[in-house]
Amino acid sequence: MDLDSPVELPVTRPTSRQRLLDTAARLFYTRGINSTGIDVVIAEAGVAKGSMYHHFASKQALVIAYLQAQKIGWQSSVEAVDQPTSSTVERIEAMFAVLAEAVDHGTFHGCPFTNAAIERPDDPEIRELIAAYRCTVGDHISALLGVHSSPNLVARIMVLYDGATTAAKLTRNSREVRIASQLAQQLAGGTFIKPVGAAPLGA
Amino acid sequence: MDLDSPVELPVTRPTSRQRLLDTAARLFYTRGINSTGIDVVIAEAGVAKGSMYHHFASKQALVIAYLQAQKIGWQSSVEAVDQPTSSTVERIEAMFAVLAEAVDHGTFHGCPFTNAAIERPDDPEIRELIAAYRCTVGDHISALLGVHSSPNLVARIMVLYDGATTAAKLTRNSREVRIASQLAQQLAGGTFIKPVGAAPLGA
DNA sequence: ATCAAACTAGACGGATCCGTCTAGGATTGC
DNA sequence: GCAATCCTAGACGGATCCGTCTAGTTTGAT
Repeated sequence: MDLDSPVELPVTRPTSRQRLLDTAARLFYTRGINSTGIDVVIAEAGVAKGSMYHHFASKQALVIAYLQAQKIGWQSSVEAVDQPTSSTVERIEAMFAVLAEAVDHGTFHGCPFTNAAIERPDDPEIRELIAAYRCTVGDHISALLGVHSSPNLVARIMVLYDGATTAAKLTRNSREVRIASQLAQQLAGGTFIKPVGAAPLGA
Repeated sequence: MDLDSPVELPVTRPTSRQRLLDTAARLFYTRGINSTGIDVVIAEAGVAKGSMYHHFASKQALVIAYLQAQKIGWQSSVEAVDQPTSSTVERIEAMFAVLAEAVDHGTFHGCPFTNAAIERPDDPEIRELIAAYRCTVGDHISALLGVHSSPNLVARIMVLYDGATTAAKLTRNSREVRIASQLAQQLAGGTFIKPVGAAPLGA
């Protein structure tokens, strides 16, 4: 080795910890958490097993770190397309458009948090992360709605978002995402008329 | 043994095949498919391993049979509460009420088909069963809507149903189910006004 | 009564899993 | 020069997994 490279080949390689996280994210997300062994992760990351257990105490710790990174990733991806000067309806549309594009590109494999909840039904750490993630989503939707925000309207749009992700996962088609998006836009736009005498729902 | 029982104790025991299916359904549904080993299933069903592989060629075959049974189970549970003489809105409400009750009773652990899709992402047999199940759900919704049924309205209500099941799985609370139900009822009741100039969505 | 089918209990192989461990190599700061 | 830290490769144990197999028992139809 040490041939004739005055410049380091890929400039600099990501740290082994980062390679582990990236590889784990890709494999956990596309193949599932339980179906992905530690040995495959370290092999594809090009990291020794000892290093892996130096950075992460267990597979569980790697799973938690993966989900934490997914939350950050979701936040930045929706904030990247958000234009605070646009109308509420346009901003809602943009949030769903991120999802629709991922579906159309074949890179969407379900909500990572829903997937984790199903693969690890009774894991308390994962349940906490999911609650935190749903708070983040709710806060974002609430911000999009601005002064017209209400807990109930946020909840309605979130259940549409849940439906969009699930239907997209099952059908691999963005049609349901667009349907949910249109519905959410109509809700946010106030083009919805409550039935006469309808009682307010919940708090 | 052979004490003094003129009547057989539990009258008659279900066949071993049925016990396997019942046990597999309970364990696959509550603990997950990949986390449930064959050894646990046969132990809890009280069936020898050889008998299990006599009735089902593989664990995969047992999973398929489990999902087929779940489809039948969903159909009968929604048809059991359906009153064809009631209004469309009431019948939609009844369909979601089945889900809400399961959530409140703590017996709901997600849509079995969604769970299977996530645990076995690329299984073609499961993908086919899911498509068939979604057809069944769509047909039922279409029947509830009667003459007012349209592919788009069915799709909107189905995405709300998807959202209700997913949100219920994640929050273990029936609040989101009721929110989705109310929204679906309003859609079915026609209390929705399309925004001016909105183009028809899809086919 | 006899034969075939369905059942029992459980050992077994081969694979995979997670996590620990040894034995060193490379890089860094002092 | 030297020690600490991070890294490598890979063996290893103990557990669990799926599926096969042996060997013998029960059941039911003819």
